[in-house]
Amino acid sequence: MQKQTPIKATESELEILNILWAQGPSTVKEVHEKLSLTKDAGYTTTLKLMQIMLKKQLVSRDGSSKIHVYTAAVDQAQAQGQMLQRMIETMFNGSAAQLVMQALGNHRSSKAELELIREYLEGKKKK
Amino acid sequence: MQKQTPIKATESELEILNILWAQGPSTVKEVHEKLSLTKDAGYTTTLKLMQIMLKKQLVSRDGSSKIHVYTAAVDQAQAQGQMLQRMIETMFNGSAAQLVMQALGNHRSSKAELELIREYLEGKKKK
DNA sequence: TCAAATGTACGACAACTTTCGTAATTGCAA
DNA sequence: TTGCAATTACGAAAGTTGTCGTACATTTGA
Repeated sequence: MQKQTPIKATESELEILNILWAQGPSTVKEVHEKLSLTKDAGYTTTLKLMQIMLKKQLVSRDGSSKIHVYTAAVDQAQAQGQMLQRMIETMFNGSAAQLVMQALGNHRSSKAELELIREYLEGKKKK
Repeated sequence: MQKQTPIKATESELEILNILWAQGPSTVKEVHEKLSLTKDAGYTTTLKLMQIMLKKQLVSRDGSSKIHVYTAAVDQAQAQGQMLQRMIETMFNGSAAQLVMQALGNHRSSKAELELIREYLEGKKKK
Protein backbone atom coordinates (compact mmCIF):
# COMPACT_ATOMS: atom_id res chain seq x y z
CA MET A 1 0.00 0.00 0.00
CA GLN A 2 1.69 3.16 -1.13
CA LYS A 3 1.26 6.57 0.31
CA GLN A 4 -0.40 8.92 -2.10
CA THR A 5 -0.75 12.64 -2.39
CA PRO A 6 -3.23 13.88 0.19
CA ILE A 7 -6.68 14.61 -1.07
CA LYS A 8 -7.23 18.30 -1.31
CA ALA A 9 -10.73 19.56 -1.80
CA THR A 10 -12.48 22.80 -1.04
CA GLU A 11 -15.64 23.12 0.97
CA SER A 12 -17.83 23.19 -2.13
CA GLU A 13 -16.08 20.24 -3.63
CA LEU A 14 -16.55 18.31 -0.44
CA GLU A 15 -20.26 18.96 -0.59
CA ILE A 16 -20.39 17.51 -4.07
CA LEU A 17 -18.27 14.54 -3.13
CA ASN A 18 -20.57 13.88 -0.25
CA ILE A 19 -23.54 13.73 -2.57
CA LEU A 20 -21.74 11.36 -4.90
CA TRP A 21 -20.79 9.15 -2.00
CA ALA A 22 -24.35 9.06 -0.77
CA GLN A 23 -26.11 8.62 -4.09
CA GLY A 24 -23.53 6.83 -6.13
CA PRO A 25 -22.78 7.82 -9.74
CA SER A 26 -24.89 10.78 -10.69
CA THR A 27 -25.46 13.30 -13.43
CA VAL A 28 -24.80 16.99 -12.97
CA LYS A 29 -28.51 17.51 -12.80
CA GLU A 30 -28.96 15.03 -9.98
CA VAL A 31 -26.11 16.50 -8.02
CA HIS A 32 -27.34 19.99 -8.57
CA GLU A 33 -30.84 19.13 -7.43
CA LYS A 34 -29.56 17.68 -4.20
CA LEU A 35 -27.25 20.60 -3.70
CA SER A 36 -30.05 23.07 -4.26
CA LEU A 37 -31.83 21.83 -1.18
CA THR A 38 -29.23 23.38 1.06
CA LYS A 39 -27.44 25.78 -1.19
CA ASP A 40 -28.24 28.41 -3.70
CA ALA A 41 -26.20 28.39 -6.87
CA GLY A 42 -26.79 28.17 -10.59
CA TYR A 43 -26.73 24.99 -12.59
CA THR A 44 -23.65 25.96 -14.57
CA THR A 45 -21.83 26.70 -11.36
CA THR A 46 -22.30 23.15 -10.22
CA LEU A 47 -21.35 21.91 -13.66
CA LYS A 48 -18.18 23.94 -13.68
CA LEU A 49 -17.23 22.80 -10.22
CA MET A 50 -17.62 19.20 -11.27
CA GLN A 51 -15.54 19.80 -14.37
CA ILE A 52 -12.81 21.27 -12.22
CA MET A 53 -13.07 18.28 -9.94
CA LEU A 54 -12.66 16.06 -12.97
CA LYS A 55 -9.43 17.80 -13.84
CA LYS A 56 -8.27 17.38 -10.27
CA GLN A 57 -9.29 13.75 -10.46
CA LEU A 58 -11.58 14.02 -7.51
CA VAL A 59 -14.26 12.51 -9.73
CA SER A 60 -14.32 10.49 -12.90
CA ARG A 61 -17.01 10.42 -15.50
CA ASP A 62 -18.57 8.31 -18.16
CA GLY A 63 -19.36 10.36 -21.23
CA SER A 64 -20.39 7.59 -23.54
CA SER A 65 -23.86 8.97 -23.84
CA LYS A 66 -24.90 12.57 -24.07
CA ILE A 67 -25.46 12.85 -20.38
CA HIS A 68 -22.25 12.51 -18.43
CA VAL A 69 -22.33 10.44 -15.32
CA TYR A 70 -19.92 11.39 -12.58
CA THR A 71 -18.49 9.13 -9.93
CA ALA A 72 -16.45 9.98 -6.87
CA ALA A 73 -12.86 9.05 -7.57
CA VAL A 74 -11.67 9.21 -4.00
CA ASP A 75 -12.60 6.85 -1.24
CA GLN A 76 -14.96 8.27 1.34
CA ALA A 77 -13.42 6.72 4.41
CA GLN A 78 -9.98 7.65 3.26
CA ALA A 79 -10.94 11.25 2.61
CA GLN A 80 -12.65 11.49 5.96
CA GLY A 81 -9.65 10.00 7.66
CA GLN A 82 -7.28 12.44 6.07
CA MET A 83 -9.41 15.43 6.92
CA LEU A 84 -9.64 14.33 10.51
CA GLN A 85 -5.97 13.58 10.68
CA ARG A 86 -5.13 17.05 9.46
CA MET A 87 -7.55 18.58 11.88
CA ILE A 88 -6.14 16.60 14.78
CA GLU A 89 -2.70 17.84 13.90
CA THR A 90 -3.42 21.48 13.24
CA MET A 91 -6.13 22.15 15.77
CA PHE A 92 -5.99 19.50 18.46
CA ASN A 93 -2.27 19.20 19.02
CA GLY A 94 -2.20 15.66 17.80
CA SER A 95 -4.71 14.30 20.26
CA ALA A 96 -7.56 12.34 18.74
CA ALA A 97 -9.13 12.05 22.18
CA GLN A 98 -9.35 15.79 22.47
CA LEU A 99 -11.09 15.99 19.14
CA VAL A 100 -13.50 13.24 20.05
CA MET A 101 -14.49 14.79 23.33
CA GLN A 102 -14.89 18.17 21.78
CA ALA A 103 -17.11 16.64 19.10
CA LEU A 104 -19.26 14.85 21.62
CA GLY A 105 -19.37 17.74 24.02
CA ASN A 106 -20.45 20.28 21.52
CA HIS A 107 -22.73 18.29 19.38
CA ARG A 108 -24.95 16.97 22.13
CA SER A 109 -25.33 13.60 20.54
CA SER A 110 -28.31 11.37 20.97
CA LYS A 111 -28.32 8.48 23.41
CA ALA A 112 -28.31 6.07 20.51
CA GLU A 113 -25.19 7.65 19.13
CA LEU A 114 -23.41 7.55 22.44
CA GLU A 115 -24.35 3.91 22.79
CA LEU A 116 -22.93 3.19 19.38
CA ILE A 117 -19.65 4.70 20.36
CA ARG A 118 -19.57 2.81 23.63
CA GLU A 119 -20.03 -0.43 21.80
CA TYR A 120 -17.35 0.51 19.38
CA LEU A 121 -14.95 1.12 22.21
CA GLU A 122 -15.82 -2.23 23.75
CA GLY A 123 -14.99 -3.86 20.49
CA LYS A 124 -11.64 -2.17 20.43
CA LYS A 125 -10.91 -3.22 23.96
CA LYS A 126 -11.39 -6.91 23.29
CA LYS A 127 -8.95 -6.87 20.43
CA MET B 1 -25.64 33.77 24.94
CA GLN B 2 -26.04 35.15 21.46
CA LYS B 3 -25.21 33.40 18.28
CA GLN B 4 -22.37 35.05 16.48
CA THR B 5 -21.00 34.95 12.97
CA PRO B 6 -19.12 31.71 12.46
CA ILE B 7 -15.38 31.90 12.71
CA LYS B 8 -13.89 31.71 9.27
CA ALA B 9 -10.20 31.06 8.98
CA THR B 10 -8.05 29.59 6.28
CA GLU B 11 -5.68 26.71 6.80
CA SER B 12 -2.70 29.00 7.28
CA GLU B 13 -4.58 31.17 9.68
CA LEU B 14 -5.57 28.14 11.67
CA GLU B 15 -1.94 27.16 11.98
CA ILE B 16 -1.11 30.54 13.40
CA LEU B 17 -4.07 30.52 15.74
CA ASN B 18 -2.99 27.16 16.99
CA ILE B 19 0.43 28.51 17.87
CA LEU B 20 -1.10 31.45 19.68
CA TRP B 21 -3.40 29.16 21.60
CA ALA B 22 -0.51 26.96 22.62
CA GLN B 23 2.03 29.64 23.45
CA GLY B 24 -0.14 32.49 24.51
CA PRO B 25 0.51 36.04 23.32
CA SER B 26 3.48 36.08 20.99
CA THR B 27 5.43 38.30 18.67
CA VAL B 28 5.55 37.75 14.95
CA LYS B 29 9.05 36.48 15.37
CA GLU B 30 8.02 33.87 17.91
CA VAL B 31 5.14 32.69 15.78
CA HIS B 32 7.29 32.56 12.72
CA GLU B 33 9.95 30.53 14.45
CA LYS B 34 7.45 27.94 15.56
CA LEU B 35 5.85 27.90 12.16
CA SER B 36 9.19 27.42 10.47
CA LEU B 37 9.59 24.08 12.15
CA THR B 38 6.88 22.57 10.02
CA LYS B 39 6.49 25.02 7.21
CA ASP B 40 8.61 26.94 4.84
CA ALA B 41 7.71 30.57 4.34
CA GLY B 42 9.35 33.94 4.67
CA TYR B 43 9.12 36.15 7.69
CA THR B 44 7.14 38.84 5.94
CA THR B 45 4.66 36.24 4.82
CA THR B 46 3.90 35.33 8.40
CA LEU B 47 3.77 38.98 9.30
CA LYS B 48 1.35 39.76 6.54
CA LEU B 49 -0.85 36.84 7.46
CA MET B 50 -1.04 38.07 11.02
CA GLN B 51 -1.86 41.58 9.88
CA ILE B 52 -4.68 40.21 7.80
CA MET B 53 -5.87 38.20 10.77
CA LEU B 54 -5.85 41.38 12.79
CA LYS B 55 -8.14 43.02 10.27
CA LYS B 56 -10.41 40.00 10.39
CA GLN B 57 -10.29 40.19 14.16
CA LEU B 58 -9.01 36.69 14.51
CA VAL B 59 -6.24 38.14 16.63
CA SER B 60 -5.70 41.30 18.59
CA ARG B 61 -2.44 43.01 19.31
CA ASP B 62 -0.67 45.24 21.72
CA GLY B 63 1.43 47.78 19.92
CA SER B 64 2.43 49.91 22.83
CA SER B 65 6.07 49.06 22.35
CA LYS B 66 7.90 48.71 19.08
CA ILE B 67 7.43 45.00 19.00
CA HIS B 68 3.79 44.08 18.56
CA VAL B 69 2.44 41.25 20.63
CA TYR B 70 -0.39 39.27 19.12
CA THR B 71 -3.08 37.36 20.97
CA ALA B 72 -5.70 34.98 19.65
CA ALA B 73 -9.03 36.78 19.62
CA VAL B 74 -11.18 33.73 19.16
CA ASP B 75 -11.80 31.04 21.68
CA GLN B 76 -10.06 27.78 20.98
CA ALA B 77 -12.81 25.43 22.10
CA GLN B 78 -15.37 27.42 20.23
CA ALA B 79 -13.38 27.40 17.01
CA GLN B 80 -12.76 23.70 17.35
CA GLY B 81 -16.41 23.06 17.94
CA GLN B 82 -17.47 25.01 14.90
CA MET B 83 -14.97 23.29 12.65
CA LEU B 84 -16.13 19.92 13.82
CA GLN B 85 -19.73 20.85 13.47
CA ARG B 86 -19.19 21.86 9.87
CA MET B 87 -17.28 18.72 9.18
CA ILE B 88 -19.98 16.57 10.70
CA GLU B 89 -22.51 18.23 8.47
CA THR B 90 -20.65 18.25 5.19
CA MET B 91 -18.73 15.00 5.41
CA PHE B 92 -20.40 12.76 7.95
CA ASN B 93 -24.03 13.23 7.10
CA GLY B 94 -24.74 14.88 10.40
CA SER B 95 -23.59 12.00 12.54
CA ALA B 96 -21.08 12.86 15.23
CA ALA B 97 -20.79 9.18 16.05
CA GLN B 98 -19.59 8.44 12.56
CA LEU B 99 -16.95 11.09 12.85
CA VAL B 100 -15.82 9.87 16.22
CA MET B 101 -15.47 6.30 15.11
CA GLN B 102 -13.65 7.29 11.97
CA ALA B 103 -11.28 9.37 14.05
CA LEU B 104 -10.61 6.56 16.47
CA GLY B 105 -10.40 3.91 13.81
CA ASN B 106 -7.95 5.71 11.66
CA HIS B 107 -5.79 7.29 14.23
CA ARG B 108 -5.05 4.16 16.22
CA SER B 109 -5.20 5.96 19.50
CA SER B 110 -3.30 4.94 22.54
CA LYS B 111 -4.88 2.93 25.34
CA ALA B 112 -4.68 5.94 27.56
CA GLU B 113 -6.61 7.99 25.08
CA LEU B 114 -9.29 5.39 24.68
CA GLU B 115 -9.58 5.15 28.44
CA LEU B 116 -10.02 8.88 28.63
CA ILE B 117 -12.87 8.74 26.20
CA ARG B 118 -14.49 5.85 28.02
CA GLU B 119 -14.46 7.80 31.21
CA TYR B 120 -15.85 10.77 29.46
CA LEU B 121 -18.74 8.71 28.18
CA GLU B 122 -19.40 7.34 31.65
CA GLY B 123 -19.63 10.87 32.89
CA LYS B 124 -22.13 11.73 30.22
CA LYS B 125 -24.22 8.69 31.03
CA LYS B 126 -24.67 9.58 34.68
CA LYS B 127 -26.03 12.97 33.84
C1' DT C 1 -37.73 18.23 -40.43
C1' DC C 2 -36.59 21.50 -37.33
C1' DA C 3 -37.36 24.06 -33.22
C1' DA C 4 -37.49 23.55 -28.31
C1' DA C 5 -35.44 21.46 -24.61
C1' DT C 6 -31.62 19.64 -22.44
C1' DG C 7 -26.72 19.28 -21.79
C1' DT C 8 -21.83 20.64 -22.04
C1' DA C 9 -17.92 23.90 -22.84
C1' DC C 10 -15.75 27.91 -21.99
C1' DG C 11 -14.37 32.55 -20.98
C1' DA C 12 -14.58 36.23 -17.80
C1' DC C 13 -14.87 38.22 -13.39
C1' DA C 14 -14.50 39.42 -8.54
C1' DA C 15 -13.00 37.97 -4.25
C1' DC C 16 -9.67 35.74 -1.58
C1' DT C 17 -5.11 33.49 -0.35
C1' DT C 18 -0.40 33.11 -0.12
C1' DT C 19 3.78 34.77 -1.30
C1' DC C 20 7.55 38.03 -1.31
C1' DG C 21 10.28 42.31 -2.36
C1' DT C 22 10.96 46.67 -0.95
C1' DA C 23 10.08 50.82 1.63
C1' DA C 24 9.30 53.09 5.95
C1' DT C 25 9.81 53.21 10.86
C1' DT C 26 11.74 52.57 15.30
C1' DG C 27 14.85 51.65 19.11
C1' DC C 28 19.37 51.06 20.71
C1' DA C 29 24.37 51.02 20.85
C1' DA C 30 28.57 53.13 20.09
C1' DT D 1 23.56 61.71 17.81
C1' DT D 2 23.50 58.90 14.30
C1' DG D 3 23.58 54.85 11.88
C1' DC D 4 22.53 49.92 12.06
C1' DA D 5 19.58 46.19 12.93
C1' DA D 6 15.12 44.73 13.83
C1' DT D 7 10.27 45.55 12.83
C1' DT D 8 6.32 46.88 10.54
C1' DA D 9 3.76 48.51 6.37
C1' DC D 10 2.56 48.09 1.87
C1' DG D 11 2.06 46.88 -2.95
C1' DA D 12 2.01 43.57 -6.33
C1' DA D 13 1.74 39.13 -8.42
C1' DA D 14 0.28 34.46 -9.08
C1' DG D 15 -2.84 31.05 -8.04
C1' DT D 16 -7.47 29.46 -6.51
C1' DT D 17 -12.45 29.65 -5.87
C1' DG D 18 -17.07 30.39 -6.87
C1' DT D 19 -20.10 32.56 -9.94
C1' DC D 20 -22.52 33.12 -14.12
C1' DG D 21 -23.60 34.41 -19.06
C1' DT D 22 -23.44 32.80 -23.35
C1' DA D 23 -22.25 29.81 -27.05
C1' DC D 24 -22.27 25.30 -28.85
C1' DA D 25 -23.97 20.40 -29.36
C1' DT D 26 -27.39 16.84 -29.15
C1' DT D 27 -31.74 14.70 -28.66
C1' DT D 28 -36.52 14.43 -29.50
C1' DG D 29 -41.25 15.02 -30.39
C1' DA D 30 -44.80 17.61 -32.96
